[in-house]
Amino acid sequence: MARPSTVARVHAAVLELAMRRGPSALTMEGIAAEAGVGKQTLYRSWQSVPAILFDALLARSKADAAPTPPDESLPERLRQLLEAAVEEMTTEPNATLLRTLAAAIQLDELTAREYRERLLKPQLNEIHQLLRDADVPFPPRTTELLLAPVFYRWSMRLPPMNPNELSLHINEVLALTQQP
Amino acid sequence: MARPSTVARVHAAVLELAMRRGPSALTMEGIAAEAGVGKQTLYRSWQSVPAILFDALLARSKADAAPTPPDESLPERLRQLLEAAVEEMTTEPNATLLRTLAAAIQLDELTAREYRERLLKPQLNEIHQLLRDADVPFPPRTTELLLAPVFYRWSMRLPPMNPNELSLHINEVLALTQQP
DNA sequence: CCACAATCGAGACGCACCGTCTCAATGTAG
DNA sequence: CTACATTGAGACGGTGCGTCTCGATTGTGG
Repeated sequence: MARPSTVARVHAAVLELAMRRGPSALTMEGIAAEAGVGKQTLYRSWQSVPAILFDALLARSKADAAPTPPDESLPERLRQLLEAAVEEMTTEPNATLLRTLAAAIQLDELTAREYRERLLKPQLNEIHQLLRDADVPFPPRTTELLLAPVFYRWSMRLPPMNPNELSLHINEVLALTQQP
Repeated sequence: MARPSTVARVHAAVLELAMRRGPSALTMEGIAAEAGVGKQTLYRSWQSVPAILFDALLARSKADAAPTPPDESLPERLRQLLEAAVEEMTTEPNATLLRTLAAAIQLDELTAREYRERLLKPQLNEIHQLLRDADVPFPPRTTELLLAPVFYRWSMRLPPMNPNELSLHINEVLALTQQP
């Protein structure tokens, strides 16, 4: 619908604004000005700021190719995955985009649905895939139990888990697998 | 600082607007108009919308006296506590106030701090107290592990845990207590 | 190579809310 | 009763919203 160069400039503008001027700069007017694009062009391709942010984040995550994990133990692979997630949530410009989206999903159910489908579900699937690859039985809530405390801390702006805490957490949750 | 009747009218206005018109009606202008109060009076006592919402929520929670829990088992007491928390997070007008605050803490660290101190910490303390009363040893992360998935689901607007899921969840987390 | 239609950047428009301010009316205290 | 502080009301300039109208820039078919 929009020219490829327009999409690229809009994505770049969003990252630039997030990095340099924070969440309050992520407005339709601000993005249009930074990208050198008319507001109408923006509205033609996206119906809101969150819609732009989803696209910018996903384009960015596709650009960074996922480094193929070496064959470590399951807990270690999970630790690397969750640590990467923490890194992504706390490093600019991603952090500002994700905070802005997290705010938006509290105020709008449709944005929440899009968040779950496009950002949360792939994250959960990665964890789920690791568990299935490891050929150990696990209860259905394991994936949620692994991710929820990480997300909880980020959401409350508490200090994130460090590698040691992550290892401990993962081992605790995996221990539930062998419970009666 | 403000007249008691003014505070009461502001709190009532906030609840009324949350119930009838949703999060987007919770503006300084809207609250002032609904309460029949000048904007300057509002700014004299609170420096932002979130500040008003904290006060309104806490005034409300003090009004509803906590029903003294009967002496049930620990898991059952925890279940009642978490179920009450879910109820409070999903029932209007509290739900709209809490969503508005959850959005604000993503965009402002100071609001996040106030949220942790005035709403989150008391919640965690209640759980912690129940655990200490029960004279069973528990690792330091138990409280967080109990609450995080509940909060995670609410935050992502996923279906909340029902009483059965809550019981299962609590038993799983408590089982970690007896682990090596 | 050109003419035509679609798309574009730019920004004006009316609206809502922001935070600050003035002011007459209301309330309080001496 | 008077003198003073606080109040409700709303005007003010600023900013972003979403819609709209423009010429100017595209890229396409003849």
